[in-house]
Amino acid sequence: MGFSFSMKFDNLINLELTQKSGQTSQPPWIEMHGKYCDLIYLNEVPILIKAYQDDITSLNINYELPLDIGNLKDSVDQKNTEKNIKNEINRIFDLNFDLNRFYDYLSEDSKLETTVDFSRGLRLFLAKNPFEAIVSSIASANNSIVRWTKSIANIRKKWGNPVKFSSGIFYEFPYPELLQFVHENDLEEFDSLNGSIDMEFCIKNLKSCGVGYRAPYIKKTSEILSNDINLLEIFNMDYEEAFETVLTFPGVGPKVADCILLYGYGFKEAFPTDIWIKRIISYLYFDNKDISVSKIREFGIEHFGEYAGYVQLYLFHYARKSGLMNKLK
DNA sequence: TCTCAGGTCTGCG
DNA sequence: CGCAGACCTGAG
Repeated sequence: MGFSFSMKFDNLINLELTQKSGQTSQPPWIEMHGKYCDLIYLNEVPILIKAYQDDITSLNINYELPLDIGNLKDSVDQKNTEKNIKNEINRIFDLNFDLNRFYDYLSEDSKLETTVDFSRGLRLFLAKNPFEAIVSSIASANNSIVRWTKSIANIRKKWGNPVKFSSGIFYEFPYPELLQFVHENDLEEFDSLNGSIDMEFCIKNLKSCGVGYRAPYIKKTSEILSNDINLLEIFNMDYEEAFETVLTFPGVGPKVADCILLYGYGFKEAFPTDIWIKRIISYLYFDNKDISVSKIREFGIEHFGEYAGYVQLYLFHYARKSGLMNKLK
């Protein structure tokens, strides 16, 4: 059973650009017939969303409820479903952020004003689920975009709860309480099965998802999030405290921490500084001098303030599309 | 065959 | 603190 509605607003969004800019919080949503499809949650009930647009000042949303919703039906407030979906879409695509005001800000800096031409309508793409952002970000370190994207899809398929919709089955991302107990590699899986199957069939382990040596990081971080720190606590912290908190997770260094905070939790003052941002900022602001990543991060946070996260997003995309990246290699 | 990828961890000065 | 080296793995 499908429903649909349209969201019209004063501001703008380029959905395709926002989906495909390679932001490190989650893979793009699944593309089906020109629509971007994924699960969002209303009162912990997964809802299938299909988003597309006809023009840059509106979003069209189709949504489906799970087929075997059964006793969950009571927790879906039919009357308010549409309103609640709008709120969640608003949050995920940061639709309350005034892009035009941001463009005014960019145009005041001659080094930044050209970024707009390559990125008009690009918005922050927040995780529907901060845990997925954490695991994604850990998996992204020293990895290629295609590979970590596949890893996340594999994790969903192997341990995520399958939910049936009339459009097909979609997998949730597993919770830390489950992921903390999965096997790290085929050997560990093999041992636990007491030789009941051959080693070559041991494919339900983290490493088989393609996360490589990050498998123990993901598992230990899941343990911490099951036992010591509640995922939601981080929403209530200030940026500094949140940064220090996620830094304690194995596999999380300063770059991954800022990605988690920006894309997973919406801390816009975060300035994820990877090798590219380091090169871009050095080139634009420091005459191409070799400055450490941590200094670049401090510069970004100080210099761009509340816009740091968006500036990082726009700079990265600009460098990719303008040819600056190739030049800086 | 060989390098490299949106860093982090470890060990050392 | 600041700085090398190692590191899964598959695409090009």
